[in-house]
Amino acid sequence: MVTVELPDGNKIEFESPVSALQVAERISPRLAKSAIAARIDGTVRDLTHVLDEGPHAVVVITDRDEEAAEILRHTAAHVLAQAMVNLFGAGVKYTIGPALTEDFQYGYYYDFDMPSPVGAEDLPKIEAEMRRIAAQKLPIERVELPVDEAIAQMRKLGQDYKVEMIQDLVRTQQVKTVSLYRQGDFIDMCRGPHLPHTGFVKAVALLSAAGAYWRGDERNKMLTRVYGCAFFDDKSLKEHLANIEEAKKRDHRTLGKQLDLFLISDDVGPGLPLWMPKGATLRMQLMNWLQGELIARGYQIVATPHIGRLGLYRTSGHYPYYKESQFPPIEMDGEDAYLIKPMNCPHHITIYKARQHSYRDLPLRLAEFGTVYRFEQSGELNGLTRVRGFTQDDAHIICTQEQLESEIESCVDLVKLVLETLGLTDYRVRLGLRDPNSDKYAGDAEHWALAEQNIRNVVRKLGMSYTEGIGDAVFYGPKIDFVVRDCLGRQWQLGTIQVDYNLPQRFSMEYIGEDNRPHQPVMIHRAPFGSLERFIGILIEHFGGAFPLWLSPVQVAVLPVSEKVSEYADKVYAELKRRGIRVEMDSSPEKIGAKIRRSSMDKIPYMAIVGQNEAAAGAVSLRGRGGVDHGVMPLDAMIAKLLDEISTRSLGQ
RNA sequence: GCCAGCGUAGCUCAACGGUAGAGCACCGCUUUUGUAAAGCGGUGGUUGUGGGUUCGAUUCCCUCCGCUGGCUCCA
Repeated sequence: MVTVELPDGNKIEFESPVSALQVAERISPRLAKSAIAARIDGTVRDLTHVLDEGPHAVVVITDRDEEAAEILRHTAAHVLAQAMVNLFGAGVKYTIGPALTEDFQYGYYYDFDMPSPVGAEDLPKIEAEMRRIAAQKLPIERVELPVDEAIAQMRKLGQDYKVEMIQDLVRTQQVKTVSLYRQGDFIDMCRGPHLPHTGFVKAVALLSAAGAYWRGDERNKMLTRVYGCAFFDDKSLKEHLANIEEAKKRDHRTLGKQLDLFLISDDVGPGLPLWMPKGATLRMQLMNWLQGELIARGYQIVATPHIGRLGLYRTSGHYPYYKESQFPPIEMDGEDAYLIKPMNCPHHITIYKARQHSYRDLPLRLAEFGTVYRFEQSGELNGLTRVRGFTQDDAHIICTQEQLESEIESCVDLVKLVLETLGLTDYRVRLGLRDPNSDKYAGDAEHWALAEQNIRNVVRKLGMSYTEGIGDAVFYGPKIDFVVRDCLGRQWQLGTIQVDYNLPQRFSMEYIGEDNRPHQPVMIHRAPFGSLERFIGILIEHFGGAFPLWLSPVQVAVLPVSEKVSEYADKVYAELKRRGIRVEMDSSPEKIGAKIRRSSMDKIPYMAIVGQNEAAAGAVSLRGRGGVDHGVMPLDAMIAKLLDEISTRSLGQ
C-alpha cells in the first residue's frame, strides 16, 4: 500500500508502487500534462520516479514552480550536449554541465573537450540544433546502473571524463550505482532530475562560448564552455534577452565614456584609469565625505610614498607571496631595489614603529587614501572593477587583543554606513577563512583560529547574515568582505575588514602594557570602499550614471531660453557658484528643448530654466532629472532646496 | 596567463577583394527660441601595429598590442 499525502493535506492511496506521474494523473489529468517533476519526501525527483510501499509526501512541480527553472536549465544543458555531439561528432567529450542558480545572466553551461574549439559564430547553428532536438520531444529516461556497467557504457561512447567522474564518485563517496539519462541516442551520466521529454526546452538561447579549465585547475586542459539560458516560453526568453541589453546600458565603461568620467588609454597603459574632471569631482566628494567620517571616528590621516624598498615587502611577505602580480622591482646600481607599492600596510607599520607606544595610545588608527599598483593578469582587467593602479581608502588599526572585537565592530558599522548612504543595500557578507589544506598562509594555526573566531563573534553579535568562504582568507589573516554585483551579475568585493596577527609579528610591532612590559598588538586592515576605482565603477552602474545630487559632477545646468536673458542667466550662474553648487551654463544658440535634451543626456540632476518671466521675477523654473517639474521659484528658495538635498546626501528626488 | 570573439572619424556603427560612408559631436552661417533634437554648409581616416598572399587588402593569412566574454588569479 502506497499512501501519498499532498500539500493540501489530502491523502491518496494506491494498491501498488506508482510513479510520480501516476500520482499527478490521479490528482488531475491537466496537472499531469503540465507536471515536470515532483518533490517526494522533500527531494526533487523525475516524474518517472517510483514510490515504494509506505507513506510519502508528494508535491507535483509544474513550470510555474521555483524549482522548475533549475530543472529546465539542467535539461537544456543536456540538450546542448546532444546538439554538440550531433553537429561535431563523437569526438566531442562532454564533462560537466550544471544549471546555474545564482547567475542571472546565463542559466546553464556545459564544458566540452572538443577536437577543435567552437567559436561564437557556431552558436546560432548549435541553437538551431537544440531547437530541432526539442521539437522531437525525445523522452528522457533514467536508468540506474552498477558503476562497472556505467563505466563500460561511457567508455564505449568514448566519454573519458564521465568515466573519470564515476571513478571519483566511487573513490570519494563509495557509490555502488550511478544514474544515466538517455534522450534519443544521447546518454549522459547525471544525478538528475530531468524533464520528462526534450519538448520543454524550446525557448533557448546560447549566449557565449568561452574557455574553462577542467575541474577549474589551470594545470588542466582547457575545455570549451558554452553558456546558455532557457525558459518555458518564448516571451520570457525575449524579456530576459531584453533585460541583458538593458543592463548593458548601465555598464560603467559605457557610461564612463558617455559622461566623461574616466578614461583608460592604451598610451598610459592597460588598467591604469585616468580620472577626467567630472569623474575626479565625484571621486573627491566620496573621499572628502569618508575622510570626515574617519576623523570623527578617531582616525589619524597619514600620507606615504608610492614606492618603498623591496626589503620592506620581503619582511611583510607581500613580495614573495605576490611576486607574479607585481610590477617588477626598480633595480638601482649599488642600492637595494625599490618596489612600487602594492599595499600600504608596510608604510603604515613603519609609521607606527617610529616611536614607542603605550597601551594608552591604542587603538591607533592610521588612514590614507593610498594608491597602489598591482600587475594583474591581462585577462583579468575589466574597466574600473579590475585595474592595475587604484586607490584604497586604507587604514590600519593597531590595538590590543581586548580591543579587537569592538574595533572590528566599528569597522563593520562604517562599511555599512558607506553602503547604505549610497543605497547599495543589495550586498552580501562573506567571511574569508583559511583553507587548512593549503600552504599559502602565514603564521600559526592558533592565531588563525583566534582571528577567525574574532570575526565570527562580531558578525554574529551584529546579527548579520553571512556565508563562509574556505580559502578566501588573505595570507596573513581572515576577513569580512562585502560583495556586490555589477550590471551583468558579476560579483565584486568592495569593503573589506581583515584581522592580522601576522604582520605585527613579522615587523616586531610592540606597545608597552600596563605591566610595563612589551606586548604585540593586533592589526586590522580595513577599507570601506575597498578600491575607489572599483567602488565608483559599481556606483556608476548602481545609479545608471544618474548620481544623487551631492555626488553629481554637475549639479545644476542653467538654461537661458534665449540670449535676451543671458545677463540674468549669468547672474543665476554666478550666485549658484558662489554658494558652492557645481553649476554649468548652456549659452549655446540652441532652442530650450535642445538644451533640456542635452542636460538630460548628461544626467544632470537639476535644470534651472530662465526666460524673461523668471528674469523679471528673480526666479528660476526648476526642472528635475527625468522631467520632474518643480515649478517656478525664487532663486534663493531653489538654492536652499539644493543645499538641503546636498547636505543630507539625499539619494533622490 | 589560457580559450573564444572583436578592433573603421571624438562617439555609435556601415562598406562582394576594386577610389572608405552615415548619424551624433565639433566648426561656420542663418534662426532669438518656453520644458527631451531648428535649418544649411564644412572640418575630420596611413581602417590598432608589423609582415604576408594578390594586379589590387578595411576585407584573406600570420605576428604583436589592446578591448570584450569566460577560466585561473585577486594582498
